[in-house]
Amino acid sequence: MSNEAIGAMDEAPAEASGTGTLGKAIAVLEAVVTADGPQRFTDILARSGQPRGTLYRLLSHLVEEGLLIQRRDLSYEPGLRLLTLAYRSWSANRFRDVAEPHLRRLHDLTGETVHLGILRQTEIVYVDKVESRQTVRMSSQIGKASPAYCTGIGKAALSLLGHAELEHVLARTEFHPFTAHTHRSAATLLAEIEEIRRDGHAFDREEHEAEIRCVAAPISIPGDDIAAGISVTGPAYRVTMEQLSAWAAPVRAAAQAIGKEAVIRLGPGRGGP
Amino acid sequence: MSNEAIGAMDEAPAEASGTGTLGKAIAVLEAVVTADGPQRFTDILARSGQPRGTLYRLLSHLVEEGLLIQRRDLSYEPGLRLLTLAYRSWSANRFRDVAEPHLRRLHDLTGETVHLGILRQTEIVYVDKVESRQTVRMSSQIGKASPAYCTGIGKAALSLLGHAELEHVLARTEFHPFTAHTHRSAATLLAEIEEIRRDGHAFDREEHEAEIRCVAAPISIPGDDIAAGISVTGPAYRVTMEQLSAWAAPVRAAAQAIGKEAVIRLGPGRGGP
DNA sequence: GATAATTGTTCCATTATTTGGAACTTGATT
DNA sequence: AATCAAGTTCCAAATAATGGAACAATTATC
Repeated sequence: MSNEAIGAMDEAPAEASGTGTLGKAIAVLEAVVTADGPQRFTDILARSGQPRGTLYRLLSHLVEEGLLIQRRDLSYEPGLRLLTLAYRSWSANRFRDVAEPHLRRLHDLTGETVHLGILRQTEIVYVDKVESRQTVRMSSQIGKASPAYCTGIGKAALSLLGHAELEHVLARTEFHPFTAHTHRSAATLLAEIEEIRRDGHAFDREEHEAEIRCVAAPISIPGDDIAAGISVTGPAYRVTMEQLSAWAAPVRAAAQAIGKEAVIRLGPGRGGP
Repeated sequence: MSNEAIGAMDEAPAEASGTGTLGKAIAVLEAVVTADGPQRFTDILARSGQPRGTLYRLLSHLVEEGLLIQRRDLSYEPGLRLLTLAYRSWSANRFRDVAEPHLRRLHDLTGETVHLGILRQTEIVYVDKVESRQTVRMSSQIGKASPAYCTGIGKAALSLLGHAELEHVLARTEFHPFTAHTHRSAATLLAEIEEIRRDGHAFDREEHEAEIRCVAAPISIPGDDIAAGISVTGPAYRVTMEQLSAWAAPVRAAAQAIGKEAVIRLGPGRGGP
């Protein structure tokens, strides 16, 4: 009850530190993980703003837990434990499991890259991907987070939100102009979201990355309050807007199918009112 | 200094709790992540052995940090933050980066699956994989950990360790008989490790999984104290021991090349003594 | 080669957080 | 209604985290 109320606070003091010790530890972990190379103590000191003594203990604990590794030259790198935890949580993700055959089918139909993404706060996190003949890797983007307001899946997922939730997300969104076509403000985005609600699908017209277009559809799971979506993405030179429009119907169909199966397999979470 | 000394304690009281608050939080996280489905409060209570009040706060914090998600029916699932953290740490892994083209080349040569693994404690963690025509996924095993003593890469990596380190690892190893060919004790394993040191490569003769064989070579990075290896793996019906022996040379060569490049690119970690 | 500057590590009294038992809701079951 | 189980809240005591400052160990500078 007290946690939910945070959103109602008139002005949070710079995102609040959050969860005491754990929050700080994860913040430090993230600081190291998001950095380019190995980070020396002083680098992290600057990034994290923690006092020396505190940071030192925090890092020691993270190393002890295997979340970080300390090299011989004393610099810190991400540890392998993170990979192991992620592997388990990914391969056990029931939602991804349900969606996968549908993604594959869409890929067979279109020949282009197909994504599954889930909304987290103001971002879309890519959870699965099916791609053309390309060597198997953790795949370019699984786990990657992109802003919701300028991606196909993101806008599709936003269209599922209720008025209050949507407002809350938009209030926290920073409209960064990635390309010439990126939404500059909530106003135009809201108008497009209306369209998306009507059509049942969303386009990304080179809004996040130049020369990249996609068509996406929202996946709604009645009873569960997850907001997700799937998309078919391709380079502008190969994928015209006409082509994308033609794919909209199968994408919508796949999204609906996933939603339906998910309800059955995941079970509605102690249903509605 | 005090941490290093832990290994010297005559008998650790069941692995010790470790790093205070953080350790407990991660333990709870792991309990949820390694479970099959969503876990209810009571399930986790039993698994973790924490008192109710403590566990409740721990879970709240993990949810607040995005490491867990609480569903409508109050059960807990792994959150997306873990995936994002892992994505960043994987894609930024400089070692993997160096190794990748070599893995690919080995795959082209053999047509079989190629793995890159790193030793962590008594286990091998798979960090990259190149596989035959198969749809792109996080790939069956990236992040997976297998016992070192019964896998090709594992034994190869163990052969790099000094006497004391090796003893320490073996003391912590539990010899589980996965197949008819699995090592039953440290004695036979040590003998094989001698051979591996002499030959420069290791075989897995269906020791971990029946019908699966591989040939592996250790990657040593002078100056850095990482123990890793690569392997070529295939089903027994297709890959004979003769075939594996023929691949041993190129596997060794690739491993050496990776080691050399790694020294250059990663920089030796503040050299030797 | 001596001195200064930087970086990493340790210490410890103060402070804030965690702890964990028990009481309390809430919702289902008999 | 009464019983049972699951989840949540409370609070004094115990513990762990805090962070400033002193201390090493390196590396840079003169």
